[in-house]
Amino acid sequence: MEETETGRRFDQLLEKNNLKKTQPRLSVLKVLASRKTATSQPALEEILGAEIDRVTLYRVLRTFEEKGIIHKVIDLNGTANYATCDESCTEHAHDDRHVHFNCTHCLHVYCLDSLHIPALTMPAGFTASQMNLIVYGICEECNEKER
Amino acid sequence: MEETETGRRFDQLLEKNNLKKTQPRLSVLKVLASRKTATSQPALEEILGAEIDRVTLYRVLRTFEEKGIIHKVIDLNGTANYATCDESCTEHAHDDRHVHFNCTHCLHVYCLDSLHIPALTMPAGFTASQMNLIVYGICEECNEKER
DNA sequence: TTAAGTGCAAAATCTTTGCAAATGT
DNA sequence: ACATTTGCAAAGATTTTGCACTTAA
Repeated sequence: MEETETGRRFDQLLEKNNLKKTQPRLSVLKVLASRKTATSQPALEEILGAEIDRVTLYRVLRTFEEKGIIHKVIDLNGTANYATCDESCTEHAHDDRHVHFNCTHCLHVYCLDSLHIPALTMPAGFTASQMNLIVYGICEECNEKER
Repeated sequence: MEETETGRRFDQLLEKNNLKKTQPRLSVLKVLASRKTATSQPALEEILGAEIDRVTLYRVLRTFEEKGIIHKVIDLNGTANYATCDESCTEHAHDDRHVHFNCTHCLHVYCLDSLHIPALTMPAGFTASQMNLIVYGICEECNEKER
């Protein structure tokens, strides 16, 4: 097993959540951590190829999401995209105040961690517990190419 | 064909979009307009029952969405929920500045037309064209019942 | 009359479930 | 050793496609 910095970080992450360090789980973590945009299940499947069974991938993603290791962003087409969570995410307080950006050109989903969702006043009777703001538009890379 | 106020409104809506006034389309419009929360495809299927074929329902929803007659809100489970758009929605400028509320108890999706999405400054290079803010929590009705 | 729209059957996708074999601790 | 996790096969669910029939204009 590799002894890299990130390798050890993944081990700790799994350990902390009472999950065994298995090859499929480490592969998924590696891919997600290496990408700056959220990744869809189909894309993960393509990247990981034969390395991991499709059913296992579904299960790994579900487990990770339940544990708060990753979070899901729904894109334009209703497809789930996954990204690793920052430290503040746990099983119970999750994914709060996140802003996401979905490029309508390359379809990538970015986590804009620097942007917070502004406070909102709910109509009488409604209690907010969580919110998700997704912005659609053209991302940096696609804007570059256009120039 | 009925001569009600809303009936005539639906006729105009379809006419304006070069769509024929067919029974399935009118049924879908009637259901969506009569509900104060956005409605999922499965729910529509159940409500409309044998009145309309499942495949036709898929096609009607797609057509309506393309024309800007309805818009789609993705809920907690990634399921699409549909609601009629207000007048400002057209095929090209669509669904802007809408706030949606998804009750985690009854799962209903509300369009909070009175709430606007606050302005946001995008990171350099990113161009926003549209945004969608979805708030999760407990809705008015469910809060009432709890008391 | 005729282009648009529907309904059925069937294909293609996507997701979950059951269970025996493999794996991490 | 033993509970967890995987991989395969197969079931279930969801969505799309093809095509002949029907309907609104």
